[in-house]
Amino acid sequence: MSLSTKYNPAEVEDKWYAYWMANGFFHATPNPAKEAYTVVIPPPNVTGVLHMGHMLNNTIQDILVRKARMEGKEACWVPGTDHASIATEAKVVAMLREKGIKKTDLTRDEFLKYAWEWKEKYGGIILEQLKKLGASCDWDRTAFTMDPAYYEAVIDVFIDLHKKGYIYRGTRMVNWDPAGKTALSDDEVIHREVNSKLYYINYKIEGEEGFATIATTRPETILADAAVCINPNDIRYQHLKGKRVLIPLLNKSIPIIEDEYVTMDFGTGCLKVTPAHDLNDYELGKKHQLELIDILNDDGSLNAKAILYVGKDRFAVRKEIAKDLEVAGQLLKVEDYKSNVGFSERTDAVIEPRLSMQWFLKMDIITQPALKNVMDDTIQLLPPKFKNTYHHWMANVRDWCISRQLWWGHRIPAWYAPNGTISVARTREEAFTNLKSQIPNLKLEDLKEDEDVLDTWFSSWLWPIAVFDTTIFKDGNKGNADLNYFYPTNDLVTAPEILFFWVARMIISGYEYRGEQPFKNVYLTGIVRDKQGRKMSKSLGNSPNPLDLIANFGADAVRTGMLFSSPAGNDLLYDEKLVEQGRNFSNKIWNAFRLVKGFSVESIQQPEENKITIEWFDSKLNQTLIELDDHFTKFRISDALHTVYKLVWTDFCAWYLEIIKPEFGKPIDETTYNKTISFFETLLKILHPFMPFITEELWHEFSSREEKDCIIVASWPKAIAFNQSIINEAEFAFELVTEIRNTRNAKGLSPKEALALIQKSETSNLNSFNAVVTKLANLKSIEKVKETSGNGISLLVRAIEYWIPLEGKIDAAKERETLQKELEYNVGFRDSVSKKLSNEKFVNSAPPQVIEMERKKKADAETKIKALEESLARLS
RNA sequence: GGGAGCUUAGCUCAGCUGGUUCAGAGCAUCUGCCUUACAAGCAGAGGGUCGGGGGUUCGAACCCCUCAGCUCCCACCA
Repeated sequence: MSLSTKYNPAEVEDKWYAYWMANGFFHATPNPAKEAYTVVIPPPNVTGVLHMGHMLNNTIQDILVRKARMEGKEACWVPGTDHASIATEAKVVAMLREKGIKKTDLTRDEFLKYAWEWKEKYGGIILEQLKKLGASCDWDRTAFTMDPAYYEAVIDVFIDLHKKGYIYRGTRMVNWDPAGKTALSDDEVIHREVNSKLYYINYKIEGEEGFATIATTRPETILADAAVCINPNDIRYQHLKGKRVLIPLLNKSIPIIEDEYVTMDFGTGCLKVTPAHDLNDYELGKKHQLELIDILNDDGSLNAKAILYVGKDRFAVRKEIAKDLEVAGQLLKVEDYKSNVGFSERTDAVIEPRLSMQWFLKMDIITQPALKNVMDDTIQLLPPKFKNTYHHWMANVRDWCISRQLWWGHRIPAWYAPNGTISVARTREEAFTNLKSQIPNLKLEDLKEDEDVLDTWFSSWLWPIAVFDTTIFKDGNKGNADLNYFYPTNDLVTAPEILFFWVARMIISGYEYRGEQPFKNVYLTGIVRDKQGRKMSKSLGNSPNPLDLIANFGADAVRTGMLFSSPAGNDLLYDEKLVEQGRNFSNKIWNAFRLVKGFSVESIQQPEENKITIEWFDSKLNQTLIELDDHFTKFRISDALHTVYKLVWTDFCAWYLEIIKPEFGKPIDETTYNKTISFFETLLKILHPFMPFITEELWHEFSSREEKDCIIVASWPKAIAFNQSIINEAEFAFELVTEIRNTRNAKGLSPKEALALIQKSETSNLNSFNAVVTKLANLKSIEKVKETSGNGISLLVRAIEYWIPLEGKIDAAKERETLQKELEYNVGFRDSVSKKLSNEKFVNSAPPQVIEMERKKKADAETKIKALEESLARLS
């Protein structure tokens, strides 16, 4: 045989991917005769590269899609990328910096030109990488959130929501990222506990001796203080009421105000109030009409309003001011303190609460259907524990800050007249038309366009709709054929990290614009970690390169490797061993193929053992198909793989093939051969969603096929009735075989030496498998005999006793010891069961089948005891 | 500070409504095999008081209470 003993994935994978593409198998079109099955890819960042998380995520999607396709559905998996506003802009800025170009030196248009060039060059690399994995996406539908039509859709949505009164502009305390120089939504801020210091600072009371001592973690902000606040009920500070204090260093006079907001037992009970740099202080400031003193520039440095330290960074000032306060004798003490600090998700800069004018989306009304339909399982989250999390977020959601001070993204369609009047419109001309009636002397060129872009998620929340139809957001459109056929989509597979960012918002927009759920099931994958449980990251260098893995082990191996250990919602601890196991599995399948391919077929009599084995495997296969289906319905993809793995390796290779395999050099009968091929093809089909490449390869190796006769479009096997009793009989026979093999091992008998087997019981359902046992255990005979004599080994399989005569080949003493131990165990077991059965309460309350079971256990134990005693007697 | 989840073999996890899927799987380990499909393999074997304690029940890995330890999500008291 010329075929290599090792399967070589590199030789076949590209070939079949190209073949599938050429035949248009991935492409889906509305087909009323077929049920639609739709998945939209979570669009990766356009400049991203494939990492292990994508591998897991997309493998699962591909499995679902391929299975649906084989089930005869019109399977449509839409790929695409997200423009990823802040992430991409940061990359472009970094790239420009390397070239010595500063973003601030460029105009918006110049910058965008660079950004698009960057996108053309690096954008979509990740999609090419997905092809290596075998992803069967409909590439004709590849979408990008800044495609011209998609862009327009986003603008349409903004205009529409503004018209509906959901979008408004307002001054709010927002999360400011001083590195990205942009506002962020609450969800883009990550809070981490950090070790900081609590500074106790003395404020001199104006016009008299004495101090008010405040505690703060941010001493630099005293320059922006507008008041010091005490709790009116605080007996310690009654003397401060109505007084004023002086800000240290500045010697600026500020009032002491009273508010019950101040916690008396925290810090000193005196709170400095800095309305411009703290959300709570802002609210307090509004209530007491305090001055807003904003001392920070957008990059986090101090501005002229600070008077001191102007131009220096906030963190430098923190150190400096502490020193200066100490010198001035106004720093009472410094304590170590753990506090929660917000960081930017993208730039990791410390977030600055900052007052600014931003655009917001009102969330209270628009979220209602999204909350309801997840709570009542119209949309199902998997695993269901995420329902709670979702509910909490949705019920407490605050208005969404949707403007970002960036250039890469969808520019906010708002136009400002010189007098400050705003018009939201698609174009300058439209805005001009809107405004000129109100403003008599307005000129077109007077209008100033909003400089900001929209939050990335404000475009990707339309994904399941916009990938099919970008015109639906205009008034009166009913949706095109694609949208009406493919929407709502079926399953969404994504990471829990973006449950709120993306999933929740897609649900919101889905109901707003289609009045319907965007998908039925949301499968939330775990995070891929290394085997020590650490998150994979570039800096740790603990993430393998997916493409290297595919090159080394094959895509099928990587896919199965990822799934061997990946229950829904749990993290996956990645270990290269898993991929090796996947590769070994490919190899096993390959070698099973080599065996079958090498059979020489003749029309000879079918051996008895083959006949029954075929019957058995037929039942086993159908039983497994039912189990497999159950796993798939419940999205237990990893369990489904394990089920197929076991069926192929253990049942088919280790048992079935070993039984039907003819002796070396002998031919196989035609009936068995045909049946075997048919079984093998069925196995390939159920393997195909997991291992698309090797299965397609072997599908074509077994027979020459028409061009379009590919396994990717072969029909998924339907389970039919199976015979449970033949499965039970086979299990019994296999157990017996294992016992005999075990005996051989234990006694050091050669596998080549044929043994005689004596069955000591009349009642056995084994008979139909006698030929199978004879072959697998290498027996010369199986006889039914009541009494035996001489030395030998006794075997007990489910209380049925067997005997292997081994005159002169066993160590009687050792054997006796083994039997004695076994006997003691069984006596103990019988006694405990007897005790249970004589317990009246048990007999009265347990269901009959349980009692029956216990009786059988007792009877079996007694049979075993009898057999063991007899064996012992024979030995002496 | 609030909420959710987890703890079962050396490792990763199943165990779906308390009783034949009840103590399981895969990997790893050990023993013996280069047996004509496969050493990336074959044939076997060992290994667990189901985190600790208490309770309910005829019966608990599973239900209740309690303690301990991990993880995640949400939350801007200086």
